[in-house]
Amino acid sequence: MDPVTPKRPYDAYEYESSACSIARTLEQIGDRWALLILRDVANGVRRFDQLADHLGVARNVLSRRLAALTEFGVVTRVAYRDEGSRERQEYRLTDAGHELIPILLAFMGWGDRHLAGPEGPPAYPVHARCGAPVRVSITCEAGHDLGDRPHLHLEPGPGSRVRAGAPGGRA
Amino acid sequence: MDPVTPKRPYDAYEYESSACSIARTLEQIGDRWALLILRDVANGVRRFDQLADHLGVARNVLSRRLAALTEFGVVTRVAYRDEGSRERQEYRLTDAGHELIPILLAFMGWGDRHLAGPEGPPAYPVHARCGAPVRVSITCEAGHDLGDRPHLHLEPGPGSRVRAGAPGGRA
DNA sequence: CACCTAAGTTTCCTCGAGCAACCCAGGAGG
DNA sequence: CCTCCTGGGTTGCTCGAGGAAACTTAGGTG
Repeated sequence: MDPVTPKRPYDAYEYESSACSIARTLEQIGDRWALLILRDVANGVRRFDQLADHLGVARNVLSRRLAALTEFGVVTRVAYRDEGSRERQEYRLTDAGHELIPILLAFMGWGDRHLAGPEGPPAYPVHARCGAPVRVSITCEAGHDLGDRPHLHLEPGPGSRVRAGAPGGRA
Repeated sequence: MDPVTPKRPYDAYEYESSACSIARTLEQIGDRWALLILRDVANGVRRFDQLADHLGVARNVLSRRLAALTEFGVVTRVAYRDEGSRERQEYRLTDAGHELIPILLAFMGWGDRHLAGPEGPPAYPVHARCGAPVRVSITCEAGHDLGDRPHLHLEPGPGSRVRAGAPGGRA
């Protein structure tokens, strides 16, 4: 970098967007429809027409998104056959897709707390096995629950490309 | 539901998109840049030019998003003054914005597990107080940890508008 | 007094999302 | 056999969001 003009006046750790797991994940499922599609698929809405109908999304957009989600390995096409019909495909979450559920729950939790009307949240998730309500929590390995507004630091990991002058950076 | 033409062959609960906390939250922070802006603001990148530079986002888009995020109450403008400069504004998370951090962590966790290169994750979050690594967990009120691929059901909440054959079908 | 900088705002252009209308494969059914 | 129907898409058009860069504003500095 040019030593004369320090274009980056702040000395925080600076992770490249491309080297950020949030940015990478958003590239795959960060568009307007992907998470809603995944919500529906997770919720048992698995067929093309059902999804198009329920989401109100244009069919070509849905088609593209499903193809992309399939390519990324978060959903997969499964053949089914209704009696008296030919074989068709439906969409299901893969294991990797199932691991996106915490993201959906985090969104749902925030919306429930900040955007629900006076009647309360529109739905709440429960543990499939025991039926008890479920929530997202942030915990550290020392066993602390960090609550709803966790205070964190970000440490550079092995895959980081830090570009800062001082190791230690901002506090 | 019309008995002759069951247009909706699946009998899962069907929540209106508009009555879904995920959809509502996505309307506020679900665009391509909002979460990355929030990530940076949470990480100490608070000034307009820093954000524009770091994110590589067009300045007009950044301006609009920051205005929207401010209006939604997840960030707030705070005056600051560098010596020898006039007073300027920077952006910080509000309490509601702070509560979005679990969403960011959920994204980060998934990206770390599924999109990190061979070197490993680019960064990892630690508890600001004790320094121990932090993770998102899904737990139910009965005390079970549901793990990375939680199995859930969705129960209609007080604010739901269920549209099934049951009472109060959708309008 | 000319120039610098942070923080936007305006202008113009491009590109992709959204929509609607069309296509296609294969049973049903007459 | 020929036609219809239905799920699952693909094709062409439009308009608004995103991007690049120039312009603006307001105070500080040599």
